[in-house]
Amino acid sequence: MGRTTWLDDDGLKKGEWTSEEDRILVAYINEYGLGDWRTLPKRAGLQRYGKSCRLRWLNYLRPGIKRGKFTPQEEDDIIRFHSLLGNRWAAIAKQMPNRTDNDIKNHWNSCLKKRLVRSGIDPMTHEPVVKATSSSTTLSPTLTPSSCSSSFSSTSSARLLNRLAAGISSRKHGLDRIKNVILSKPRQAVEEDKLMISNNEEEEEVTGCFMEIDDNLISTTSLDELLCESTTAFDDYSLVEPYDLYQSDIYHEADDQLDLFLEIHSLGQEDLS
DNA sequence: AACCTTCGCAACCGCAAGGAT
DNA sequence: CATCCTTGCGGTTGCGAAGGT
Repeated sequence: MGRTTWLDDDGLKKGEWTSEEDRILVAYINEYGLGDWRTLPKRAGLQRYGKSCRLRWLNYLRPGIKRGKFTPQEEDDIIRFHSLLGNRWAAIAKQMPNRTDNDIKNHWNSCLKKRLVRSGIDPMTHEPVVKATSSSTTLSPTLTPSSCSSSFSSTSSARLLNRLAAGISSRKHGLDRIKNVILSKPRQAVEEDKLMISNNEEEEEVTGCFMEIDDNLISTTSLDELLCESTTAFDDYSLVEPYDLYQSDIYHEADDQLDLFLEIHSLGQEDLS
C-alpha cells in the first residue's frame, strides 16, 4: 500500500519507501543518532529528502511505535482528547504513548469522525446535532442557551477548565479562591457532591452541587456547570474563543500544564458519567 | 467475474514557529 | 534587526485492499 516511487527534478526519490531504504535509515540512526535531517540522507547514502527521512523515522521506523487496530479504549481516548484539543494531533499523540500523530489523525478522519456523524454527534463540537427546520445548530446535551446566559458548551467549558488549570498551575488563582468562588454561587442546590482537584503537590476538595435549570434537572455535578455558574466571579475568566489558551504564553510554558488540565477535566468527565 | 465505492494508511505539501547567522 | 534555515505540524492526496452490487 502506498504511493509508487518516482524521481523528482533533483533526482531524489519520492513515494513509497523500500525495505532496503528503511534498513539503511535505521542502521544510520542507530549508529550516529539523530542529527541534522537535511544532511542525513547524503551521509546515510539515501536518495531522499531529509524531510522524507524524518517523516519515515517518526511515523514508521522509530522504536516503540504501536501499529495496527486501535482498541476501543484508544478510540474513546482520541474522541475525548479531540473534544478538548481539537485537531491538535501532536498534542493528542503526546497523551497516547506509542501512537503517532499521523496515525491518530488518519484514524480520526477515516473512521471516528464518520462514526460520530452517524451517531448524530457533530465531530467538531462533540455535541448532538439538532436538526432545525430553519437553521441547523448544535446544542449541549444538558444545557439550553436560556439556561446559561453565555454560549456555554462542553467546548467552552473545556476552555474554562483549561484556564482554571493554567491559573492553578501558575498559582495565579489559589485553590482557596477557586473554592470560595464556586461555593459562593450554589444556586438551587439540591444535592452535594465532591470534586478533587490535584495541584501536583497538594490536593484539596472542592465541594460542588447539583443545579436545576429551566425545569430540567441537571443530573450531574460537573465542574463544567459549576464553572459556568461562577464564570462571572472570575474577573478575567470571561469566555474565550476556541483554543485561545493554547495560543497563550502561559500554556506553552510547560507541557505539564496540559497534563494538569487533562487530569482535572477527566475528573469532571467522571462526574458526568 | 467485473466494476464501483469505501476504507486504511503512507507520504507529500505548504505553512508557521523558532533558532542561527 | 533582518534574513535564512530547520523543524514540526496539520491538511490533503494517492493508491492498494476490501467490501458491495
